[in-house]
Amino acid sequence: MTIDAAPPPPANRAATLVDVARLSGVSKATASKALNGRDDVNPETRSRVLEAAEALSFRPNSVARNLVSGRTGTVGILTNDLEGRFVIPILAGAEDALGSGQISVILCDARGDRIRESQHLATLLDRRIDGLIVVGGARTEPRPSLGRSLPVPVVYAYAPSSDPGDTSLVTDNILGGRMAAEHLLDLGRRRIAYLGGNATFLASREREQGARAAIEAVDAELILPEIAHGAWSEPWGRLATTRLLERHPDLDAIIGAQDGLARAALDILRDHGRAVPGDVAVMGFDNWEIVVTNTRPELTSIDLMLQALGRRAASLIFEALAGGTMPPGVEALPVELRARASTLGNG
Amino acid sequence: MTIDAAPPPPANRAATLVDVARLSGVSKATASKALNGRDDVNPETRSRVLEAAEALSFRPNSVARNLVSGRTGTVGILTNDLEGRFVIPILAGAEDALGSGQISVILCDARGDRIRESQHLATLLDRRIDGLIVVGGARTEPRPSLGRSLPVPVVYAYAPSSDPGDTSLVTDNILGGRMAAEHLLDLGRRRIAYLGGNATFLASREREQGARAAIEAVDAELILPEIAHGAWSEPWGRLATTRLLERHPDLDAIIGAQDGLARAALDILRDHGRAVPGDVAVMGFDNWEIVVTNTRPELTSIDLMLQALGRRAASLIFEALAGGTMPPGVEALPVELRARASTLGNG
DNA sequence: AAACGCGCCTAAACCGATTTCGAAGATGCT
DNA sequence: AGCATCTTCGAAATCGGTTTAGGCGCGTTT
Repeated sequence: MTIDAAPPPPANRAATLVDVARLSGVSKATASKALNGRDDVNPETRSRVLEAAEALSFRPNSVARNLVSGRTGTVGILTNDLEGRFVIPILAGAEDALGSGQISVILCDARGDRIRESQHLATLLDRRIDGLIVVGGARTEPRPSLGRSLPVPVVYAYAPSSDPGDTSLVTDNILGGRMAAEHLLDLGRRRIAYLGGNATFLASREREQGARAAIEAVDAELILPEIAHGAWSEPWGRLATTRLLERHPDLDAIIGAQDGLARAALDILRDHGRAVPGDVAVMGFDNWEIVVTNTRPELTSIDLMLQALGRRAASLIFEALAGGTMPPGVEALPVELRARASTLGNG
Repeated sequence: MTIDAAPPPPANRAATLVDVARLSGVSKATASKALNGRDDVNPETRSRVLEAAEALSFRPNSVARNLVSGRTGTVGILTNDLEGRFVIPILAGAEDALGSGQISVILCDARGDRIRESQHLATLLDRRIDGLIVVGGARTEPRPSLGRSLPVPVVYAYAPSSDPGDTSLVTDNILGGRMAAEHLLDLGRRRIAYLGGNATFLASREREQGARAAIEAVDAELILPEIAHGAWSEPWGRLATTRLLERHPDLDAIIGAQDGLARAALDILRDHGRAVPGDVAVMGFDNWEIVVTNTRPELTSIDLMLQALGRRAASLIFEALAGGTMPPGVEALPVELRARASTLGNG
């Protein structure tokens, strides 16, 4: 308390911990402890420090904090999904599981380029992310593993890793196929067509497999279009539906492997004057808002619950960070059916 | 070179700069300079250091590097666009302008919640991001400014800031409206309807304004539906189109304020047996891949060039970081017309 | 009275890099 | 030889926090 040099105001740069310490007349260490709620600091001192911090509108530099803690409070998301159709809901789920704002997400889009992918991976690791979520693109087939020796917990989401030692999270497409078929069977449909799109897509084959199991279990009929290899596009869906109606005029339900295909089927049925769901019930997969609410009638669909998938991915990483271990293997998450007028009618 | 304690191998933790220095027999300082290509280090020494770094597979900890440099090499993106329809292309554009991998993007979704937005902003600033891009949601009306005193350069993208002192980037919707109308006028159309969706959306009003200017300039007719306030939804688009056809059976073109509305118009025209583009030419806005390539016929649309917008946003931040200054005000970026069969036909 | 415990605080080490500044040695020049 | 210059390297400071080890004052115990 002698005649001391007046503490210079922080000028334009942001206030730092020593500014707070100086203003409240304590040491850096005490200021730090006061701000972090440690218990070996006098309540009166603490409030002086808090006031000073408030006055200087002090915000701790998390870069510095991260350096000593060894944690950065960031999770990387590495994806190839340029359209963002899958990655966005997964991101949203991860974000709220990570406690909004506590942990941040660094999003990297490799755009299907292996080189760019490994570059992104390298910089993510250099940034010392605490965990990594690898989100598959359009396809759900297993993707090459990033390797087992990564220094952070990794979750593969949507498309699993090819290495069974990694932790992968996928949607249960077989279950989805079964649920779709059972829904239609429950409604009394017996001749159900599966509009598969592109059979080279694992997701499409699995959904078919699930549907087939349910249909054959009750001796109903599964109808497939002759045109096996199509695109995931509506033009193909329209063509295939037209052919289906020619060869199987008595079919009473259509499952589109994806909402767009179901929409294509709806369009063709309308052209042919077939009532939906009166003559033919129709449903799709993905429960893509922009499609299902805009069709005539609104489309029943299987929701992939991607947000839940993102949440699960985040909490797996969370547990690993808390000292737990990552369960190896592929975990298939349940999907849910959203029934709308295209199968239920206006009842 | 005396009998020295053997340098302990890095065990399981990641190799650090001192490990490299020790292995190559130099000081931390020299190792750092060698790795960073500074010129006051002997070539022979440098290669010894590089070998050591290679052997230990050393990667510099960028958290530590950031602490001293004061830069983190990260840019925040703050958005309310839950669907990701706008933010994803903007993100993609920003990413490649930022030099793939050199600068990373932290994506935060506030989901329309002001509280969550300011939380996210606070943690982004605590993380010492180098710049911030604020991406507007569905609406393009000016949004509240984050304030002028932010310690980092900020760009508002898609929806501008309400403060003219901020830097905003928007798509030129008036130009878009004019281009759409001129395209149709060039094709000989004279009675052009504008299917505006929801007139409370600035984007819709601006597109209408641009179209009106072009149409009135040549004394052609702009037709508007009676139902002024609709949703941005296809069901509304179908209803409005039906009414339009009743009152204006002679219209020869329809501009949908958005691709979905144009699609709705196509559906109704087909129901009524009107040929597209023979009787009526149709076009939309957004050039949304998933819509425009799936309609019958494929849809002409105005591309908002959001990726270019993202690139521009990133390079503005880049320049500001390099010592430049942010140009205040709103910059409207040009859009582009993608002509397809719904106006051109199969010619 | 010596020993001990406790509450509160600080100096200093630390995280892992970069950067400054000066020293040592080699070389060039007069 | 004497001096300046250049090259090459390292000790130490720095970034902004957290954590540890210990010190001091004071009350309590035996």
